[in-house]
Amino acid sequence: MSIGLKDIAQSTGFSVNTVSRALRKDPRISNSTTDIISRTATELGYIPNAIAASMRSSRSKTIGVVSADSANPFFSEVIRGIEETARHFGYHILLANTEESAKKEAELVRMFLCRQVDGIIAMPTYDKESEHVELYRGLSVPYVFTGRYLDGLQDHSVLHEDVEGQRAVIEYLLDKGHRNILYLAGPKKVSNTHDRLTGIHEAYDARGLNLDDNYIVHAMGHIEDGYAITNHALNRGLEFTAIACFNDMLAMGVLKSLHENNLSVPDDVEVFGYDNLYMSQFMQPSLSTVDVPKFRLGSVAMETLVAHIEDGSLQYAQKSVSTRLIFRESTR
Amino acid sequence: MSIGLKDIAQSTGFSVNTVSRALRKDPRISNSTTDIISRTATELGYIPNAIAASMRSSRSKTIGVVSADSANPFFSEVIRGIEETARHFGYHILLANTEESAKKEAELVRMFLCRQVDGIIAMPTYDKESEHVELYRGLSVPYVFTGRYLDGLQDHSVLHEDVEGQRAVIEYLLDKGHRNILYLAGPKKVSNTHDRLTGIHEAYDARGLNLDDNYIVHAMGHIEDGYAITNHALNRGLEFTAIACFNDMLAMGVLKSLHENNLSVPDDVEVFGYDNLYMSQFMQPSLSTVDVPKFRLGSVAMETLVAHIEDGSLQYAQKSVSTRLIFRESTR
DNA sequence: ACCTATTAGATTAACGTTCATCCAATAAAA
DNA sequence: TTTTATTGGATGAACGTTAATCTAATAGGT
Repeated sequence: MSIGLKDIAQSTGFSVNTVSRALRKDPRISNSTTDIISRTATELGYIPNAIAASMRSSRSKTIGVVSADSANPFFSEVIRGIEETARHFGYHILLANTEESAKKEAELVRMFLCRQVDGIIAMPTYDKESEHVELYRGLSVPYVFTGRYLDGLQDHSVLHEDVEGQRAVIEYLLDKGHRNILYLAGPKKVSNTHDRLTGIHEAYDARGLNLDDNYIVHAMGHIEDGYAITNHALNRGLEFTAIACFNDMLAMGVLKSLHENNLSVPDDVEVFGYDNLYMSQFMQPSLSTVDVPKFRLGSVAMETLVAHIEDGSLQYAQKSVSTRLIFRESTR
Repeated sequence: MSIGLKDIAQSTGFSVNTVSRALRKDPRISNSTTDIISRTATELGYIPNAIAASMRSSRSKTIGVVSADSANPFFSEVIRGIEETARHFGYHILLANTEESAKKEAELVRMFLCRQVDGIIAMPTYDKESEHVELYRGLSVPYVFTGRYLDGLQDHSVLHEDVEGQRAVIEYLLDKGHRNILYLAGPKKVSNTHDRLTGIHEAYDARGLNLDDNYIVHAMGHIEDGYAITNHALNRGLEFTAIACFNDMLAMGVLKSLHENNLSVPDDVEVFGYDNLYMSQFMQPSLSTVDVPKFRLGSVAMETLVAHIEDGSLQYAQKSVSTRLIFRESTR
């Protein structure tokens, strides 16, 4: 059937092992024979069998990536960061989405283990029922979380400064005199939701202001949530002069609803997103938001993972990338 | 180190082979022993080694997916279709993006071959230089293209009706009296660009109208292209009353530019996108477009691929999913 | 001339499965 | 009873690589 090291060995007269080493550029093989071997390899149309190599070396050069929500371009960017960095280190990625389901997440991790991945990068979901944290803690391969964390495993995370970022948004709005700020929070199962709420409370507390729970609404973080929640808030007569969102997708839905209800942005209502998706600058009006270095979130996670793969004794330590406010047309 | 079939065999007293068969639910093993074996397997915390299984069975249960542009949610949807269908058939996907680079595409395909994928799904790019078509034609594993085709390999494609879809858009605009329609075409390296241009010509020809080349502008298909091209067209004083775009991303950029130039959509200019991205209905104004069943494009491709993996003698035949026009606020 | 390193390559045994084949015992058919 | 299936399982090899160990030959130092 297909060409193997054996065939190259036969063709060149060297042993299989020498061929293997030559193709891997082992310095113990002389340049001249390496040349001969690699030339005949291409001549014969040799295709290395990575599976067999993985099996023997027990290193698959593959890492498993557990992404959260395929509908959000945020994750596409993070994954691009992971992928490009992985390629740079000679790794490939096995990718799957949980769509924010903790159950699916556990299944995926187990599947990755069967596939003998060398490490895992995840954007995890909280889960009180199934022992999620235990699953990770018991892992025999290195793992890194990116953009999110899991309680008790913070050391494994590459984060962005959620508390500070969201606090800055609310401080900005409060300082401009807004007293009725509607906040569209994220799903309760992800760490960012929690941290950003903390940031909000800090902002209110620092100013001695009271935060009315009616102004906090949880959502899954999709466009239609932002749209529906804003409509609903207007229908029940909630008064607000600003809306801050857990992410840009929600904010896009918000903009749509406000427009349909003849409210002007930013004149009647100021709107803030979070994430700074590429497309947010093209919204109508363009969206003020918090920039999160998505690509970098992915590449740092991958770099960290590789470091842990190569040195099993390396201590895990939380890393952080910084955020910054971006002011566009949706705020004054 | 880790638990293998051997350990389960020792623990239960059965042979390694029997254990292997039992765990694969081979009917030749009685229910009682299957029970015993699978119970002790979980007790021992057995994790199957998919790599070793792949090696021996020469079936990796993995398919390689070559996606085109990670920045376009269109592909995310297609991939979701692939992924869910793959899972249903017991396959997993190895994913990578070409970002429309033919060179990268060839590298990826070769990498997938090394990884012993059972098949490949690609969204391919044309390439006259490197022998792209030859690469695919010489493949030893089944391959299916989705959403696009390659000249000479049309049989391997799952397509949507590009010619008809784009023609319908232009016919609609022409029939409403528009005579200066700006068309933002896609990158020349993808088949859809070609087909949609064909559709446009058909529309003009059928009405005996002449198509001015100045009204056709090629772009890569990103938001900023739509924005920049529209700005440029306005700056050079090109007159138009409608803009049709190769995709919704371009149209989003177009809307932004028109708004900034104080042109009203749809009163001054009607705008049509293509793809019907989920977010397009939330644009301001919401975007008229051509619906393409993205998820289905992925799932049909995967189903087709599995059929070819399971039956190597199966003839390839082009498949097609249908499109339809969606009218929203960006047209009257 | 003797010992020690160094270089270039060969030999053999794994890695953890699955496949092809074979065997024994029991049940069904003649 | 004898033959023929059928059931339930065991045995040994193989998949294509890499790792560990070993050998022979040359070079360098004293």
